[in-house]
Amino acid sequence: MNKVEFCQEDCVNAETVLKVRERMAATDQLFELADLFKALGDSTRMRILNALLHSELCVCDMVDIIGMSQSAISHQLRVLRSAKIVKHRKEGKNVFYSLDDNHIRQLLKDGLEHINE
Amino acid sequence: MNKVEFCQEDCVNAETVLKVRERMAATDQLFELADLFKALGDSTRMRILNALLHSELCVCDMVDIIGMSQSAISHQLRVLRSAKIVKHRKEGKNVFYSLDDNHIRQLLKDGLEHINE
DNA sequence: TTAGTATATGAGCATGTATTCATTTATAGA
DNA sequence: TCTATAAATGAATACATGCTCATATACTAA
Repeated sequence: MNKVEFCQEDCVNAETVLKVRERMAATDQLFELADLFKALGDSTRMRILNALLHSELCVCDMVDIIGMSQSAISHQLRVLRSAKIVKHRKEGKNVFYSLDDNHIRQLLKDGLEHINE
Repeated sequence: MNKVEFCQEDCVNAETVLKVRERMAATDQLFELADLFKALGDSTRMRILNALLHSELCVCDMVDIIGMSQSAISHQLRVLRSAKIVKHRKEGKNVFYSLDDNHIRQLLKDGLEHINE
């Protein structure tokens, strides 16, 4: 579990480890980053985002496009909202969703580039 | 669950829905993309990746840096490997890991930009 | 070959998550 | 005000995931 069991002196590269330790981002920021990717890491949410890439949509539109229950879509939209991946505006009975900012577009684009190579 | 229960004609914007449907990416590609983000969406793996951002590292180094069991690290490295996020090379008894390509760096960078605004 | 070390892996368990179902809230129109 | 509709939400459940523990594998050196 630690150095007593594993990673004797001859294994760990002390110098490299020290250097990396110094340069590591703040832990809470890494947790936040993981949470962002976690919110992107579900196929239903990914399909929702892919739809929103092309147009602002109300919940009903998404139910139609994705082909899942209104409840399921709403639950997933809540995840996307609390991760600040989408924003929403109300118009009468409808709620329209759209991507929060261009970083999201960029993330999806980079992701696609990665898997297509 | 579907149009019978929700989303009457006066709700769904048929034209928009049609347009979005046409432009949607292939479903299997969206599943792949979700899997990529899922692999990035864990704080242990994120800390591993953040460490690898600065240097190639062997498993022992990571155990030391992250402060988790060798088994836990190995299990997470397997996830990162099968998502093609990291690559590895063997050198004697050690296995050295590094980021697979620059898209990964870009993804982490974009993610950080998004949460820091 | 034997012992020791670095890494990987399978089983088990506890926790997290996605969906469904039932219900509630907010809004619009009659 | 009453009814209908769009969306949100809580509870329940089935499934996925991360960790630990024990063990296996791969390699090195004696």
